[in-house]
Amino acid sequence: MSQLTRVGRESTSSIIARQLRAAIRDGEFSPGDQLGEAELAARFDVSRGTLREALQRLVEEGLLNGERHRGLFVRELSAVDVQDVYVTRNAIEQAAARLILAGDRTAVADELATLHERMLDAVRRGDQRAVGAADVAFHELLVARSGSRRLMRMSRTLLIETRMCITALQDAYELPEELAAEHGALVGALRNGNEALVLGLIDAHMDDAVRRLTPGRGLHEPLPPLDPEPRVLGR
Amino acid sequence: MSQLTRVGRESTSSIIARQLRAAIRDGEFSPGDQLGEAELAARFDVSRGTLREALQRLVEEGLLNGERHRGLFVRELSAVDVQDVYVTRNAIEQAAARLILAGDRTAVADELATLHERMLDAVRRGDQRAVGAADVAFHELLVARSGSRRLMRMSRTLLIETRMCITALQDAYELPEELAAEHGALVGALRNGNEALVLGLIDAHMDDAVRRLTPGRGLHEPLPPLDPEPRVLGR
DNA sequence: AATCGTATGATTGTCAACAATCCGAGGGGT
DNA sequence: ACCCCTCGGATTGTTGACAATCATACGATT
Repeated sequence: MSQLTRVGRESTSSIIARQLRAAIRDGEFSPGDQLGEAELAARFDVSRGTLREALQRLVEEGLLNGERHRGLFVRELSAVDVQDVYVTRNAIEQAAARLILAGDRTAVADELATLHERMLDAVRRGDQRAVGAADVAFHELLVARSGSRRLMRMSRTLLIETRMCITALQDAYELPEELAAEHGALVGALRNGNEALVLGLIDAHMDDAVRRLTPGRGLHEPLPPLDPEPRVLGR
Repeated sequence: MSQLTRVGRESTSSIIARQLRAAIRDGEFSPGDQLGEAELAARFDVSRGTLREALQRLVEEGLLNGERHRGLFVRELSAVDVQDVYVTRNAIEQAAARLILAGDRTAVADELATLHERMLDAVRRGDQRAVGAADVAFHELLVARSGSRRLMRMSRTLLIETRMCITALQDAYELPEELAAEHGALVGALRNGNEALVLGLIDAHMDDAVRRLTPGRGLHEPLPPLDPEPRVLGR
Protein backbone atom coordinates (compact mmCIF):
# COMPACT_ATOMS: atom_id res chain seq x y z
CA MET A 1 0.00 0.00 0.00
CA SER A 2 2.91 2.34 0.58
CA GLN A 3 3.99 2.37 -3.04
CA LEU A 4 0.73 3.82 -4.24
CA THR A 5 1.54 7.30 -5.40
CA ARG A 6 -0.66 10.25 -4.70
CA VAL A 7 -2.89 11.05 -7.62
CA GLY A 8 -3.53 14.83 -7.49
CA ARG A 9 -2.88 16.40 -10.85
CA GLU A 10 -0.15 18.88 -11.53
CA SER A 11 -1.06 22.52 -11.24
CA THR A 12 -1.98 24.32 -14.44
CA SER A 13 0.68 26.97 -14.04
CA SER A 14 3.30 24.25 -13.69
CA ILE A 15 2.19 22.66 -16.96
CA ILE A 16 2.19 25.97 -18.79
CA ALA A 17 5.59 26.80 -17.33
CA ARG A 18 7.01 23.54 -18.65
CA GLN A 19 5.65 24.19 -22.12
CA LEU A 20 7.08 27.68 -22.13
CA ARG A 21 10.43 26.33 -21.00
CA ALA A 22 10.45 23.85 -23.87
CA ALA A 23 9.51 26.59 -26.32
CA ILE A 24 12.39 28.75 -25.15
CA ARG A 25 14.80 25.84 -25.20
CA ASP A 26 13.81 24.94 -28.75
CA GLY A 27 14.22 28.48 -29.97
CA GLU A 28 10.55 29.07 -30.61
CA PHE A 29 11.09 32.28 -28.71
CA SER A 30 14.35 34.13 -29.23
CA PRO A 31 16.21 36.16 -26.63
CA GLY A 32 14.71 39.63 -26.46
CA ASP A 33 11.29 38.51 -27.64
CA GLN A 34 8.37 39.86 -25.71
CA LEU A 35 5.86 37.36 -24.40
CA GLY A 36 2.48 38.99 -24.82
CA GLU A 37 0.10 37.80 -22.16
CA ALA A 38 -3.09 38.00 -24.20
CA GLU A 39 -1.65 36.10 -27.13
CA LEU A 40 -0.11 33.34 -25.01
CA ALA A 41 -3.19 32.98 -22.86
CA ALA A 42 -5.25 32.44 -25.99
CA ARG A 43 -2.70 29.98 -27.36
CA PHE A 44 -2.76 27.83 -24.22
CA ASP A 45 -6.47 28.43 -23.75
CA VAL A 46 -6.18 29.68 -20.18
CA SER A 47 -6.95 33.00 -18.61
CA ARG A 48 -4.33 35.69 -18.29
CA GLY A 49 -4.22 35.19 -14.54
CA THR A 50 -3.24 31.58 -14.84
CA LEU A 51 -0.73 32.37 -17.53
CA ARG A 52 0.86 35.09 -15.42
CA GLU A 53 1.45 32.59 -12.64
CA ALA A 54 3.41 30.46 -15.08
CA LEU A 55 5.36 33.45 -16.38
CA GLN A 56 6.33 34.53 -12.88
CA ARG A 57 7.84 31.11 -12.36
CA LEU A 58 10.12 31.61 -15.32
CA VAL A 59 11.05 35.06 -14.08
CA GLU A 60 12.10 33.51 -10.79
CA GLU A 61 14.14 30.98 -12.75
CA GLY A 62 15.91 33.75 -14.62
CA LEU A 63 14.72 32.73 -18.07
CA LEU A 64 12.56 35.83 -18.40
CA ASN A 65 13.06 39.34 -17.19
CA GLY A 66 10.27 41.80 -16.84
CA GLU A 67 10.00 45.52 -16.75
CA ARG A 68 7.00 46.90 -15.00
CA HIS A 69 4.21 47.99 -17.29
CA ARG A 70 6.28 47.04 -20.31
CA GLY A 71 6.12 43.29 -20.38
CA LEU A 72 8.14 40.11 -20.00
CA PHE A 73 11.01 39.30 -22.34
CA VAL A 74 13.17 36.28 -22.97
CA ARG A 75 16.43 37.06 -21.26
CA GLU A 76 19.30 38.04 -23.51
CA LEU A 77 22.60 36.44 -22.66
CA SER A 78 25.85 38.37 -22.60
CA ALA A 79 29.30 36.91 -22.99
CA VAL A 80 29.57 37.05 -19.21
CA ASP A 81 26.37 35.06 -18.97
CA VAL A 82 27.85 32.36 -21.16
CA GLN A 83 30.76 32.01 -18.79
CA ASP A 84 28.42 32.12 -15.83
CA VAL A 85 26.21 29.38 -17.22
CA TYR A 86 29.16 27.07 -17.73
CA VAL A 87 30.81 27.93 -14.44
CA THR A 88 27.60 27.02 -12.69
CA ARG A 89 27.07 23.89 -14.74
CA ASN A 90 30.62 22.91 -13.89
CA ALA A 91 29.83 23.20 -10.20
CA ILE A 92 26.56 21.28 -10.50
CA GLU A 93 27.82 18.47 -12.67
CA GLN A 94 31.03 17.95 -10.74
CA ALA A 95 28.97 17.61 -7.58
CA ALA A 96 26.65 15.20 -9.36
CA ALA A 97 29.58 13.15 -10.57
CA ARG A 98 30.99 12.91 -7.06
CA LEU A 99 27.68 11.60 -5.78
CA ILE A 100 27.52 9.05 -8.57
CA LEU A 101 31.06 7.89 -7.82
CA ALA A 102 29.98 7.33 -4.23
CA GLY A 103 27.07 5.19 -5.39
CA ASP A 104 26.42 2.65 -8.11
CA ARG A 105 28.72 4.13 -10.71
CA THR A 106 28.69 1.21 -13.12
CA ALA A 107 24.92 1.23 -13.48
CA VAL A 108 25.02 4.93 -14.24
CA ALA A 109 27.91 4.48 -16.64
CA ASP A 110 25.84 1.90 -18.52
CA GLU A 111 22.92 4.29 -18.86
CA LEU A 112 25.15 7.13 -19.98
CA ALA A 113 26.86 4.85 -22.48
CA THR A 114 23.49 4.24 -24.11
CA LEU A 115 22.92 7.95 -24.54
CA HIS A 116 26.46 8.30 -25.78
CA GLU A 117 25.71 5.75 -28.49
CA ARG A 118 22.67 7.73 -29.48
CA MET A 119 24.83 10.80 -29.89
CA LEU A 120 27.36 8.90 -31.99
CA ASP A 121 24.50 7.83 -34.27
CA ALA A 122 23.36 11.41 -34.63
CA VAL A 123 26.91 12.50 -35.41
CA ARG A 124 27.23 9.81 -38.08
CA ARG A 125 23.92 10.90 -39.60
CA GLY A 126 25.11 14.49 -39.47
CA ASP A 127 21.89 15.41 -37.65
CA GLN A 128 22.90 18.54 -35.78
CA ARG A 129 19.56 18.85 -34.03
CA ALA A 130 19.69 15.30 -32.71
CA VAL A 131 23.24 15.87 -31.49
CA GLY A 132 22.05 18.82 -29.44
CA ALA A 133 19.16 16.82 -28.00
CA ALA A 134 21.47 13.93 -27.12
CA ASP A 135 23.85 16.36 -25.47
CA VAL A 136 21.11 17.73 -23.24
CA ALA A 137 19.84 14.25 -22.45
CA PHE A 138 23.32 13.10 -21.45
CA HIS A 139 23.92 15.90 -19.00
CA GLU A 140 20.36 15.72 -17.72
CA LEU A 141 20.79 12.04 -16.90
CA LEU A 142 24.17 12.63 -15.29
CA VAL A 143 22.61 15.05 -12.84
CA ALA A 144 19.42 13.04 -12.37
CA ARG A 145 21.39 9.97 -11.32
CA SER A 146 23.09 11.94 -8.60
CA GLY A 147 19.83 11.60 -6.70
CA SER A 148 19.87 15.26 -5.75
CA ARG A 149 16.59 17.07 -6.32
CA ARG A 150 18.24 20.46 -5.97
CA LEU A 151 21.02 19.80 -8.43
CA MET A 152 18.37 18.55 -10.85
CA ARG A 153 16.22 21.62 -10.55
CA MET A 154 19.15 23.93 -11.13
CA SER A 155 20.46 21.86 -13.98
CA ARG A 156 17.13 22.01 -15.79
CA THR A 157 17.32 25.77 -16.10
CA LEU A 158 21.01 25.75 -16.92
CA LEU A 159 20.59 23.31 -19.79
CA ILE A 160 17.95 25.53 -21.33
CA GLU A 161 20.31 28.45 -21.08
CA THR A 162 23.00 26.33 -22.66
CA ARG A 163 20.81 25.73 -25.70
CA MET A 164 20.06 29.44 -25.81
CA CYS A 165 23.78 30.23 -25.92
CA ILE A 166 24.39 27.79 -28.72
CA THR A 167 21.36 28.91 -30.72
CA ALA A 168 22.30 32.56 -30.35
CA LEU A 169 25.80 31.87 -31.64
CA GLN A 170 25.18 29.49 -34.49
CA ASP A 171 28.39 30.49 -36.21
CA ALA A 172 30.35 29.02 -33.33
CA TYR A 173 30.01 25.38 -34.31
CA GLU A 174 29.58 22.67 -31.76
CA LEU A 175 32.11 20.27 -33.30
CA PRO A 176 29.99 17.16 -32.77
CA GLU A 177 32.88 14.70 -32.98
CA GLU A 178 34.77 16.46 -30.25
CA LEU A 179 31.62 16.67 -28.13
CA ALA A 180 30.98 12.96 -28.48
CA ALA A 181 34.59 12.11 -27.74
CA GLU A 182 34.49 14.09 -24.52
CA HIS A 183 31.32 12.35 -23.43
CA GLY A 184 32.87 8.99 -24.19
CA ALA A 185 35.92 9.76 -22.11
CA LEU A 186 33.69 10.86 -19.25
CA VAL A 187 31.72 7.62 -19.30
CA GLY A 188 34.96 5.65 -19.18
CA ALA A 189 36.39 7.61 -16.30
CA LEU A 190 33.13 7.29 -14.38
CA ARG A 191 33.11 3.53 -14.87
CA ASN A 192 36.69 3.28 -13.64
CA GLY A 193 35.89 5.40 -10.62
CA ASN A 194 38.74 7.80 -11.26
CA GLU A 195 37.44 10.90 -9.47
CA ALA A 196 40.25 13.26 -10.34
CA LEU A 197 39.99 12.36 -14.00
CA VAL A 198 36.18 12.70 -14.00
CA LEU A 199 36.31 16.15 -12.46
CA GLY A 200 39.08 17.19 -14.84
CA LEU A 201 37.12 16.00 -17.87
CA ILE A 202 34.00 17.89 -16.81
CA ASP A 203 36.07 20.98 -16.23
CA ALA A 204 37.70 20.67 -19.64
CA HIS A 205 34.33 20.02 -21.26
CA MET A 206 32.93 23.27 -19.88
CA ASP A 207 36.08 25.22 -20.60
CA ASP A 208 36.03 24.04 -24.23
CA ALA A 209 32.46 25.20 -24.59
CA VAL A 210 33.16 28.65 -23.20
CA ARG A 211 36.19 29.13 -25.44
CA ARG A 212 34.25 27.99 -28.48
CA LEU A 213 31.27 30.24 -27.76
CA THR A 214 33.11 33.32 -26.57
CA PRO A 215 36.62 33.32 -28.01
CA GLY A 216 39.17 34.92 -25.75
CA ARG A 217 37.19 34.10 -22.63
CA GLY A 218 37.84 31.04 -20.47
CA LEU A 219 35.98 29.19 -17.76
CA HIS A 220 38.35 30.15 -14.98
CA GLU A 221 38.66 33.85 -15.51
CA PRO A 222 37.32 36.07 -12.77
CA LEU A 223 33.84 37.38 -13.49
CA PRO A 224 33.52 41.15 -13.74
CA PRO A 225 31.73 43.03 -10.95
CA LEU A 226 27.97 42.79 -11.28
CA ASP A 227 26.55 45.23 -13.79
CA PRO A 228 22.79 45.72 -13.89
CA GLU A 229 22.61 45.79 -17.69
CA PRO A 230 25.47 44.04 -19.45
CA ARG A 231 26.00 44.04 -23.17
CA VAL A 232 24.26 41.35 -25.12
CA LEU A 233 25.53 38.60 -27.37
CA GLY A 234 25.70 38.94 -31.13
CA ARG A 235 25.14 42.65 -31.54
CA MET B 1 25.46 58.97 -18.90
CA SER B 2 26.01 55.22 -19.07
CA GLN B 3 25.95 54.81 -15.32
CA LEU B 4 22.40 55.99 -15.02
CA THR B 5 20.40 53.02 -13.99
CA ARG B 6 16.98 52.20 -15.28
CA VAL B 7 14.28 53.30 -12.87
CA GLY B 8 11.34 50.90 -13.33
CA ARG B 9 10.03 49.63 -10.01
CA GLU B 10 10.15 46.04 -8.92
CA SER B 11 7.08 43.95 -9.62
CA THR B 12 4.64 43.46 -6.80
CA SER B 13 4.83 39.68 -6.89
CA SER B 14 8.60 39.93 -6.53
CA ILE B 15 8.25 42.07 -3.42
CA ILE B 16 5.69 39.76 -1.87
CA ALA B 17 7.85 36.77 -2.73
CA ARG B 18 10.80 38.31 -0.93
CA GLN B 19 8.74 39.00 2.16
CA LEU B 20 7.43 35.47 2.18
CA ARG B 21 10.94 34.15 1.80
CA ALA B 22 12.09 36.17 4.78
CA ALA B 23 9.11 34.95 6.83
CA ILE B 24 9.96 31.34 6.06
CA ARG B 25 13.64 31.89 6.77
CA ASP B 26 12.86 33.49 10.13
CA GLY B 27 10.55 30.69 11.15
CA GLU B 28 7.40 32.75 11.03
CA PHE B 29 6.01 29.85 9.04
CA SER B 30 7.02 26.36 10.03
CA PRO B 31 7.48 23.43 7.67
CA GLY B 32 4.13 21.85 6.97
CA ASP B 33 2.17 25.05 7.60
CA GLN B 34 -0.48 25.85 5.06
CA LEU B 35 -0.35 29.28 3.49
CA GLY B 36 -3.97 30.37 3.16
CA GLU B 37 -4.40 32.65 0.20
CA ALA B 38 -7.19 34.78 1.59
CA GLU B 39 -5.42 35.45 4.86
CA LEU B 40 -2.09 36.30 3.26
CA ALA B 41 -3.67 38.48 0.60
CA ALA B 42 -5.37 40.48 3.32
CA ARG B 43 -2.14 40.72 5.31
CA PHE B 44 -0.16 42.10 2.37
CA ASP B 45 -3.15 44.10 1.18
CA VAL B 46 -3.10 42.72 -2.35
CA SER B 47 -5.58 40.67 -4.28
CA ARG B 48 -5.43 36.91 -4.28
CA GLY B 49 -4.31 36.90 -7.89
CA THR B 50 -1.22 38.94 -7.16
CA LEU B 51 -0.46 36.87 -4.11
CA ARG B 52 -0.74 33.66 -6.08
CA GLU B 53 1.88 34.91 -8.51
CA ALA B 54 4.27 35.33 -5.61
CA LEU B 55 3.41 31.92 -4.19
CA GLN B 56 4.05 30.21 -7.52
CA ARG B 57 7.52 31.71 -7.49
CA LEU B 58 8.27 30.03 -4.20
CA VAL B 59 6.87 26.77 -5.49
CA GLU B 60 9.28 26.96 -8.39
CA GLU B 61 12.07 27.62 -5.92
CA GLY B 62 11.15 24.52 -3.96
CA LEU B 63 10.30 26.32 -0.73
CA LEU B 64 6.61 25.50 -1.02
CA ASN B 65 4.86 22.48 -2.37
CA GLY B 66 1.27 22.49 -3.41
CA GLU B 67 -1.41 19.90 -3.82
CA ARG B 68 -4.13 20.79 -6.22
CA HIS B 69 -7.31 21.99 -4.57
CA ARG B 70 -5.76 21.55 -1.15
CA GLY B 71 -3.38 24.40 -0.83
CA LEU B 72 0.27 25.40 -0.60
CA PHE B 73 2.43 24.25 2.29
CA VAL B 74 5.88 25.09 3.52
CA ARG B 75 8.04 22.20 2.39
CA GLU B 76 9.02 19.75 5.06
CA LEU B 77 12.63 18.66 4.96
CA SER B 78 13.68 15.06 5.37
CA ALA B 79 17.09 13.86 6.51
CA VAL B 80 17.89 13.29 2.87
CA ASP B 81 16.97 16.90 2.16
CA VAL B 82 19.42 18.06 4.78
CA GLN B 83 22.20 16.20 3.05
CA ASP B 84 21.01 17.46 -0.31
CA VAL B 85 20.98 21.07 0.83
CA TYR B 86 24.54 20.85 2.06
CA VAL B 87 25.80 18.87 -0.91
CA THR B 88 24.42 21.57 -3.16
CA ARG B 89 25.74 24.39 -1.03
CA ASN B 90 29.12 22.69 -1.12
CA ALA B 91 29.06 22.71 -4.91
CA ILE B 92 27.92 26.34 -5.09
CA GLU B 93 30.29 27.75 -2.51
CA GLN B 94 33.31 25.86 -3.76
CA ALA B 95 32.67 27.25 -7.22
CA ALA B 96 32.25 30.72 -5.75
CA ALA B 97 35.50 30.38 -3.85
CA ARG B 98 37.35 29.34 -6.99
CA LEU B 99 36.09 32.43 -8.78
CA ILE B 100 37.13 34.63 -5.90
CA LEU B 101 40.60 33.08 -5.86
CA ALA B 102 40.89 33.95 -9.55
CA GLY B 103 40.00 37.58 -8.80
CA ASP B 104 40.71 40.08 -6.09
CA ARG B 105 40.87 37.65 -3.21
CA THR B 106 42.35 40.02 -0.65
CA ALA B 107 39.55 42.55 -1.01
CA VAL B 108 37.00 39.78 -0.52
CA ALA B 109 38.94 38.36 2.41
CA ASP B 110 38.80 41.79 4.05
CA GLU B 111 35.05 42.00 3.64
CA LEU B 112 34.55 38.50 4.94
CA ALA B 113 36.81 39.23 7.89
CA THR B 114 34.48 42.05 8.88
CA LEU B 115 31.52 39.72 8.93
CA HIS B 116 33.59 37.19 10.81
CA GLU B 117 34.25 39.79 13.49
CA ARG B 118 30.55 40.43 13.73
CA MET B 119 29.97 36.74 14.31
CA LEU B 120 32.64 36.62 17.00
CA ASP B 121 30.89 39.49 18.76
CA ALA B 122 27.61 37.61 18.64
CA VAL B 123 29.28 34.51 20.00
CA ARG B 124 30.80 36.47 22.88
CA ARG B 125 27.40 37.99 23.67
CA GLY B 126 25.88 34.53 23.50
CA ASP B 127 23.30 35.84 21.04
CA GLN B 128 22.29 32.71 19.17
CA ARG B 129 20.01 34.58 16.80
CA ALA B 130 22.73 37.03 15.78
CA VAL B 131 25.14 34.14 15.22
CA GLY B 132 22.71 32.61 12.78
CA ALA B 133 22.24 35.90 10.97
CA ALA B 134 25.99 36.44 10.74
CA ASP B 135 26.40 32.93 9.42
CA VAL B 136 23.93 33.56 6.61
CA ALA B 137 25.50 36.95 5.84
CA PHE B 138 28.96 35.39 5.61
CA HIS B 139 28.00 32.73 3.11
CA GLU B 140 25.79 35.14 1.19
CA LEU B 141 28.71 37.51 0.74
CA LEU B 142 31.06 34.71 -0.23
CA VAL B 143 28.80 33.77 -3.11
CA ALA B 144 27.93 37.35 -4.02
CA ARG B 145 31.59 38.25 -4.44
CA SER B 146 32.02 35.44 -6.94
CA GLY B 147 30.26 37.74 -9.38
CA SER B 148 28.02 34.92 -10.57
CA ARG B 149 24.33 35.80 -10.76
CA ARG B 150 23.34 32.16 -11.03
CA LEU B 151 25.32 30.99 -8.05
CA MET B 152 23.78 33.85 -6.10
CA ARG B 153 20.24 33.00 -7.00
CA MET B 154 20.70 29.37 -6.05
CA SER B 155 22.48 30.24 -2.87
CA ARG B 156 19.65 32.48 -1.73
CA THR B 157 17.21 29.59 -1.67
CA LEU B 158 19.72 27.20 -0.18
CA LEU B 159 20.51 29.51 2.72
CA ILE B 160 16.84 29.75 3.57
CA GLU B 161 16.62 25.98 3.56
CA THR B 162 19.68 25.89 5.78
CA ARG B 163 17.93 28.01 8.38
CA MET B 164 14.89 25.76 8.08
CA CYS B 165 17.02 22.71 8.82
CA ILE B 166 18.56 24.33 11.85
CA THR B 167 15.27 25.66 13.17
CA ALA B 168 13.55 22.30 12.71
CA LEU B 169 16.30 20.58 14.67
CA GLN B 170 16.89 22.97 17.53
CA ASP B 171 18.20 20.21 19.74
CA ALA B 172 21.15 19.79 17.39
CA TYR B 173 23.14 22.78 18.59
CA GLU B 174 25.13 24.89 16.23
CA LEU B 175 28.27 25.11 18.38
CA PRO B 176 28.89 28.80 17.68
CA GLU B 177 32.57 28.73 18.63
CA GLU B 178 33.28 25.96 16.17
CA LEU B 179 31.29 27.72 13.48
CA ALA B 180 33.23 30.93 13.95
CA ALA B 181 36.54 29.10 13.98
CA GLU B 182 35.75 27.46 10.67
CA HIS B 183 34.83 30.79 9.13
CA GLY B 184 38.05 32.30 10.42
CA ALA B 185 40.14 29.53 8.91
CA LEU B 186 38.34 29.98 5.60
CA VAL B 187 39.07 33.70 5.52
CA GLY B 188 42.74 33.00 6.17
CA ALA B 189 43.03 30.38 3.46
CA LEU B 190 41.26 32.65 0.99
CA ARG B 191 43.65 35.47 1.75
CA ASN B 192 46.62 33.19 1.24
CA GLY B 193 45.23 31.92 -2.02
CA ASN B 194 45.55 28.29 -1.02
CA GLU B 195 42.90 26.72 -3.25
CA ALA B 196 43.17 23.16 -2.04
CA LEU B 197 42.87 24.28 1.56
CA VAL B 198 39.92 26.56 0.81
CA LEU B 199 38.00 23.79 -0.93
CA GLY B 200 38.85 21.36 1.85
CA LEU B 201 37.65 23.78 4.53
CA ILE B 202 34.34 24.37 2.76
CA ASP B 203 33.88 20.66 2.37
CA ALA B 204 34.61 20.06 6.03
CA HIS B 205 32.30 22.91 7.02
CA MET B 206 29.39 21.33 5.16
CA ASP B 207 30.22 17.84 6.33
CA ASP B 208 30.29 19.02 9.94
CA ALA B 209 26.88 20.57 9.54
CA VAL B 210 25.34 17.43 8.06
CA ARG B 211 26.78 15.23 10.79
CA ARG B 212 25.56 17.58 13.48
CA LEU B 213 22.06 17.84 12.04
CA THR B 214 21.55 14.25 11.02
CA PRO B 215 23.79 12.01 13.09
CA GLY B 216 24.99 8.96 11.26
CA ARG B 217 24.72 10.65 7.87
CA GLY B 218 27.62 12.34 6.12
CA LEU B 219 28.03 14.73 3.24
CA HIS B 220 29.63 12.24 0.90
CA GLU B 221 27.28 9.34 1.19
CA PRO B 222 25.37 8.39 -1.90
CA LEU B 223 21.85 9.77 -1.95
CA PRO B 224 19.04 7.22 -2.05
CA PRO B 225 17.04 6.82 -5.27
CA LEU B 226 14.43 9.52 -5.66
CA ASP B 227 11.31 8.85 -3.66
CA PRO B 228 8.24 10.98 -4.30
CA GLU B 229 7.33 11.34 -0.61
CA PRO B 230 10.22 10.84 1.79
CA ARG B 231 9.89 10.78 5.52
CA VAL B 232 10.09 14.07 7.30
CA LEU B 233 12.43 15.42 9.95
CA GLY B 234 11.63 15.34 13.64
CA ARG B 235 8.63 13.03 13.67
C1' DA C 1 13.72 71.33 -39.50
C1' DA C 2 13.76 69.93 -34.97
C1' DT C 3 11.62 69.60 -30.62
C1' DC C 4 7.99 69.42 -27.49
C1' DG C 5 3.31 68.36 -26.18
C1' DT C 6 -0.88 65.62 -26.80
C1' DA C 7 -4.12 62.08 -28.14
C1' DT C 8 -4.75 57.32 -29.02
C1' DG C 9 -4.30 52.47 -29.01
C1' DA C 10 -2.40 48.64 -26.83
C1' DT C 11 -0.52 46.22 -23.01
C1' DT C 12 0.13 45.30 -18.31
C1' DG C 13 -1.41 45.45 -13.22
C1' DT C 14 -5.15 44.62 -10.21
C1' DC C 15 -9.30 43.14 -8.54
C1' DA C 16 -13.75 40.93 -7.14
C1' DA C 17 -17.02 37.44 -8.40
C1' DC C 18 -18.05 32.69 -10.02
C1' DA C 19 -17.10 27.60 -10.44
C1' DA C 20 -14.86 23.41 -8.88
C1' DT C 21 -13.06 20.72 -5.34
C1' DC C 22 -12.00 19.17 -0.78
C1' DC C 23 -12.73 18.36 4.30
C1' DG C 24 -15.47 17.38 8.21
C1' DA C 25 -19.97 16.76 10.59
C1' DG C 26 -24.17 14.54 10.97
C1' DG C 27 -27.68 11.07 9.94
C1' DG C 28 -29.19 6.58 8.43
C1' DG C 29 -28.49 1.77 7.67
C1' DT C 30 -26.47 -2.76 8.83
C1' DA D 1 -20.68 0.04 17.42
C1' DC D 2 -19.28 0.54 12.85
C1' DC D 3 -19.49 1.99 8.11
C1' DC D 4 -21.35 4.56 4.31
C1' DC D 5 -23.64 8.32 2.29
C1' DT D 6 -24.89 13.09 2.02
C1' DC D 7 -24.73 17.80 2.95
C1' DG D 8 -22.69 22.32 4.25
C1' DG D 9 -18.78 25.31 4.90
C1' DA D 10 -14.44 26.66 3.45
C1' DT D 11 -10.65 26.89 0.34
C1' DT D 12 -8.64 26.87 -4.08
C1' DG D 13 -8.87 27.43 -9.38
C1' DT D 14 -10.34 30.33 -13.02
C1' DT D 15 -12.24 33.96 -15.34
C1' DG D 16 -13.60 38.46 -17.32
C1' DA D 17 -13.73 43.28 -16.47
C1' DC D 18 -11.67 47.68 -14.87
C1' DA D 19 -7.71 50.92 -13.85
C1' DA D 20 -2.97 52.39 -14.61
C1' DT D 21 0.83 52.85 -17.53
C1' DC D 22 3.47 52.88 -21.69
C1' DA D 23 4.69 53.41 -26.81
C1' DT D 24 3.59 55.53 -31.03
C1' DA D 25 1.87 58.84 -34.28
C1' DC D 26 0.50 63.29 -35.18
C1' DG D 27 0.25 68.18 -34.94
C1' DA D 28 1.76 72.70 -32.80
C1' DT D 29 5.44 75.75 -31.66
C1' DT D 30 9.97 77.86 -31.81
